[in-house]
Amino acid sequence: MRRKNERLSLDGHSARPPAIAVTSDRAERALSQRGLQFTPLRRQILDMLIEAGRPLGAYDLLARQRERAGKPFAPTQIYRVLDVLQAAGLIHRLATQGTYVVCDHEHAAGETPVFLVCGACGSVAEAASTAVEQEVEAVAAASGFKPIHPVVEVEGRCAACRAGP
Amino acid sequence: MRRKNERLSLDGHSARPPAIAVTSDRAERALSQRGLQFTPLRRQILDMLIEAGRPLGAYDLLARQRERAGKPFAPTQIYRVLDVLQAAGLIHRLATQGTYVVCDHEHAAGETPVFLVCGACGSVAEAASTAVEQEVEAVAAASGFKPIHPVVEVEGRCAACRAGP
DNA sequence: ACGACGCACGTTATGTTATAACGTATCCAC
DNA sequence: GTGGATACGTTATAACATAACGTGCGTCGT
Repeated sequence: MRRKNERLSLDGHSARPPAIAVTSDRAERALSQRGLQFTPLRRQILDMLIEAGRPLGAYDLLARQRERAGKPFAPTQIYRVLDVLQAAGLIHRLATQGTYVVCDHEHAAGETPVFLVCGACGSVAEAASTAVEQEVEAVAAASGFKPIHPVVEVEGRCAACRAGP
Repeated sequence: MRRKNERLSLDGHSARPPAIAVTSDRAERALSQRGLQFTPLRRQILDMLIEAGRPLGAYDLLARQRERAGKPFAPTQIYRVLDVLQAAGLIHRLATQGTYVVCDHEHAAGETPVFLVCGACGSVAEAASTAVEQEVEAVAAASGFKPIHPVVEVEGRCAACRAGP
C-alpha cells in the first residue's frame, strides 16, 4: 500500500470571487450522462451555490429561491434538487454542518474529497487526496469493510485566520 | 511524511453482545479529570449507548430515558449530557447520521478515529488510524490549514453484509 | 455568616434540518 | 393508448438541536 502520487488541488470557498469551475456545460454533461436534465430549477439552485462561494443550508437556498422566483417553494423541492446535483457529483453535502457546497473538482476515481472547514471564519476549502483514500481503504480492509462513500471533513483554522485575528 | 506504524483496533457496534470497554471507572476518571461528575443521569445515558451497541439518536435516548425514569425529560437535558460525554471523550457524534455512539478506545494523540458505517445493516465499527491522521495533516499543511478536529466516516458494506444478503 | 461562584439539573419555547406520501404533467417507447 | 421514467407541486410531519431563564447545592474566601 504505497502512495503513487499526491494530487492536491485546493480552492477556497471563502469570501473570494466565485471561481466557477462548475460550468453549465459540465452540469449539462454530468446530468445527461445519467439520463437526467439540467432544468431551470436545478440550474438556479446550482447557480446560487456557485454565486455564494461558500456552503449554504437547504433552507437558506429555499429562502433565496422564494425571493428569486417570487413564489412559494417547499423544502422537498430543494432537497430533491440537492439530491440530484449531489448524485451527479456537482455538489457535496458537508455532514458536519448540514450545508451544501459546489464541487469544483472533476473527482477522479481513487480520490477522496477532503474538506477543510475553518472554525473561525467559516470558509471551506476542498482538496482531493489519493493518499487519504488509500489509507481509509487500508483501515476498512482490515475489518473486511468495503468503502463506498468516504466522508472526510476537518475542522480547524485556515491560513488567513492563523495569521490575523 | 512516512507512516511510522499502523494501529488498527476494530470493534463492531452491531447486534453483538455489548463489549463494554467504557467502564464506569473510565468514565469516572475521564470526567473528574475535568472537574466534572459522573452523575446518575450521565451514567444512565452512557449505559443506554453501551447497551444499545450501536449509534442512537438524541431523541431515541430521550424516549428511552423517559420510559426508564417514568417522568418527562426535555431534549435540552439529553443534549447537555451528550455534550459532556463527548467532551470527555466517552462518546462520539456521527455527523453523517446525527447519532451518538460510545467510544471504546482510549484515543492516543496522533490517531484519527475512523467510523465504518454499513449502509445495509446500520452497524458501525470504530477504528483509529495514525496513517489517516498523517495524510489528512499533509493535505491540510499544503494549504496552511491547521487541523483541530478531523472527522472521518465511511459509508459502505460491512463484512457480514457482503457475505450474506 | 454570607456572598460569589461553578456545576448540575429543570422548564418552556423555538429554531433548524430533512423526509413521507400523494398528486399532476410530460415525454417516449412499445 | 398504456406503461414507465422523469420532473415538479403540495401538505404534513419527523428528526435534530439550541436559546433563555430559573432552581438547588456545595465550596471557597473573607
